[in-house]
Amino acid sequence: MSQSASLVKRLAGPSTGKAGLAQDQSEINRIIAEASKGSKFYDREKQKDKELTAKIETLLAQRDVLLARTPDLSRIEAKADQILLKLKAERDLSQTIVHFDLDSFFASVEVLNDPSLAGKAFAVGHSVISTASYEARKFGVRSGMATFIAKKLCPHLLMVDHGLTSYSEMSRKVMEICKRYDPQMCPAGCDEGYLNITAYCAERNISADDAVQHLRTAVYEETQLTVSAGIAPNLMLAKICSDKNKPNGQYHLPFDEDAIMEFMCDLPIRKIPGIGRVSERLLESIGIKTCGDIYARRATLSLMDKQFGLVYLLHKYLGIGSNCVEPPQREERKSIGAERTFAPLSDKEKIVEKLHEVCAELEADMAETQWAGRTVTLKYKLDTFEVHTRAKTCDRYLSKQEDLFAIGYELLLAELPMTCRLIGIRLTKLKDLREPSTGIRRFFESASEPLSPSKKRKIDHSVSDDDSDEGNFIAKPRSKPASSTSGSASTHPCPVCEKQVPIENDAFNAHLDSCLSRDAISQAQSATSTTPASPQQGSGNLLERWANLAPKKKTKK
DNA sequence: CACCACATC
DNA sequence: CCTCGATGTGGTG
Repeated sequence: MSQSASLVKRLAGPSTGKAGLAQDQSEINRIIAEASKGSKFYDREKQKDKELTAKIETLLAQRDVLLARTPDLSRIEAKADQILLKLKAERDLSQTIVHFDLDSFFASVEVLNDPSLAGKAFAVGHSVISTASYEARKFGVRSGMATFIAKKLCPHLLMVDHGLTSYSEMSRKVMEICKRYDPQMCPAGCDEGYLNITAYCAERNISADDAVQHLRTAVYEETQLTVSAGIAPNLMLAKICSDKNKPNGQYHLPFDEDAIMEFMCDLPIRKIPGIGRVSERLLESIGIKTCGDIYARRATLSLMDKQFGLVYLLHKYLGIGSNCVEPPQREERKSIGAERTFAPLSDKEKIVEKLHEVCAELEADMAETQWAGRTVTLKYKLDTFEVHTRAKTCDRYLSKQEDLFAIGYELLLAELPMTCRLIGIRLTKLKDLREPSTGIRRFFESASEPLSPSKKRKIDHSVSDDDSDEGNFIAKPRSKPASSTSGSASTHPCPVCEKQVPIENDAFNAHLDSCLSRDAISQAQSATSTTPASPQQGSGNLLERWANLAPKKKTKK
């Protein structure tokens, strides 16, 4: 049974769709599958693939039933068309949005630190690759890939540890430069962000292309880093566009409905932020591979709105999305956690010790960020790579290591014996110790902010008033960034995690070190360990989810 | 509320 | 040490 094509693809990793390496992608996939075989990781992936395949069968069976009982498809399509008309009416081409993205950020910084790396196939990371140089990418090496697999693809691959270098410093510099083009700049991780350059261009009477070219030149001259950028009427499109001419290039999507429709038409749905591997397969199962297929299959999607989210997808098909760029607002953190991966352990004492470490880490983090929480969630990953979570909610807010450990231990005991490779503790239902009175604080916040003057539109995926029968809805978009301001007078946002950190040098530097030390495995981002911070993505942007959504709407009438 | 799946950098 | 870590959203029961 040959491992299904889907499994091979899954093993190839999440960031496979990149252009550039095309040709021997199948050979690369073969090597990856070959190297993975027999490992527990592989077994787990195989199982997940199987589960998904089963889910798809169910889905198709449902679809068939629905189609069979729906004699008049044209009527369903007409309804979808009506929604499309309504959505088109909300298209807003008035704002010029830019998404900028540093090219292989970590790797580029490493080259600056060690010029001898220039032109070589190397990757930043430990057991997992954070970022691969473009030379390494030619061999199929990608971020998120296990190092031993990468070595199979590229035997002479050089591994560079990240850490000593200051990614945050470079990130901060770049962000500062970008802010010149839009003070409301919204960072989305340490190597990318969004800008609304409408005003910038208008005031100087220059084209968006020139402004972005100017920005990219400034970044290069001041940091020696190259950036790619996308220019489009909304965040979603801008993000997709920044990838178009990726290393060191920019792409400007014409601000014209027809051009946008043409652009979307053949765009693989996987390119849409929010559509990952699983969603891609589910959609593919009903014949949707490109955004244009969304239209072709609108009847099916309409019938299976709950499973797919019709309106959400129609927005994508139309290339419509939020065009609102705002800096991260108040801290709206939902959870704080810490976790650690280690060689599989079966010994209770050893596992408990790990739990202890993680609790200590979390306590330090919470103290630093001034949070407390009521729900403790224990997370563990078995040596089979299966992940489980167990949670318990308390009456009072916790933040002390002893308390965290006590609850975590209780939750853990119920699971033993087991052999695990990761233990994590997370707190949710948070309370901000810094701002005791949320109500008051929000009051001041809103009072001091001029209610956004130029309000751009944040797309609401729900079809507003719907008319007819069951309205279909999609998940709601949300946008909220996080973190950031709020600090007391003597704090400053950390350039990496954006958390407020006491400004005194020692504390600030210590925080930076800890913040950078962990880092990133994946690409860059995140704040790390102990410090949490900005949810990047999830935040400021669009990320809407469609998975299953849909509340049923109602309201009507 | 507990748990899970998915997504992103 | 060995296929990450941190965080968010939303669905399900």
